[in-house]
Amino acid sequence: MDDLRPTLLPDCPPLAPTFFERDTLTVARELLGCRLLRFQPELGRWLGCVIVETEAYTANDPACHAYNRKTGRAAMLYEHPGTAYVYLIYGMYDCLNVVTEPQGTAGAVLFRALEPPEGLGLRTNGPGRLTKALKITRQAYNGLPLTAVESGLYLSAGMQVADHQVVQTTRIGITKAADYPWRFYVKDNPWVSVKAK
DNA sequence: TCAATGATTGAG
DNA sequence: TCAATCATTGAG
Repeated sequence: MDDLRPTLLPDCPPLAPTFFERDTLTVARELLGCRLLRFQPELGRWLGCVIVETEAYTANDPACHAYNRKTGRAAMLYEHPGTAYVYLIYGMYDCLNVVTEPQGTAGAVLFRALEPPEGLGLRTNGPGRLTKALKITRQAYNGLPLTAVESGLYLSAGMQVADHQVVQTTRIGITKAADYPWRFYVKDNPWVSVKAK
């Protein structure tokens, strides 16, 4: 009776790879208000969260894993736009990114906070928390397309966020290029991890 | 404030 | 080889 296969929600088609095949800062800004959809196998249904905080990382950015170099884990940043890049930070937390720019050019947007549906008790304010809450692991999701429903995790367009509701400020937790204003979040949204000072 | 915890990186 | 670093979090 129960069909556990991921099924497409009619009003939530995935964003196309071309959405991500653009300037990383533009993608980071436009992802605010978009939805991250996660299939929950144990419940047989989809869970949708609104993206409220992002950060941009590019090839010529000292804070980027692929800065001036293409080796190891950072190779994923050169993959097809729309690909998931999940890495382990501080030995205990996975962080979710989506690859941007054309294939061959490094770039990614880090998801720092999501607004979850009410009443589920999900903690999605913080890059380590949101992956834990949605059970997104490096082993399962690194390299999967976030543009395909079959991944069980994909991105979809949502509400447009007006410019006056967007705060652009400096990124969190880095020491290199800490002055770059490459972090975007939705103004006054309670799920944002850290407010600008 | 500060320790936990492990992959990645760069120096030797 | 091996020590320092790190896009964080939760406990005290």
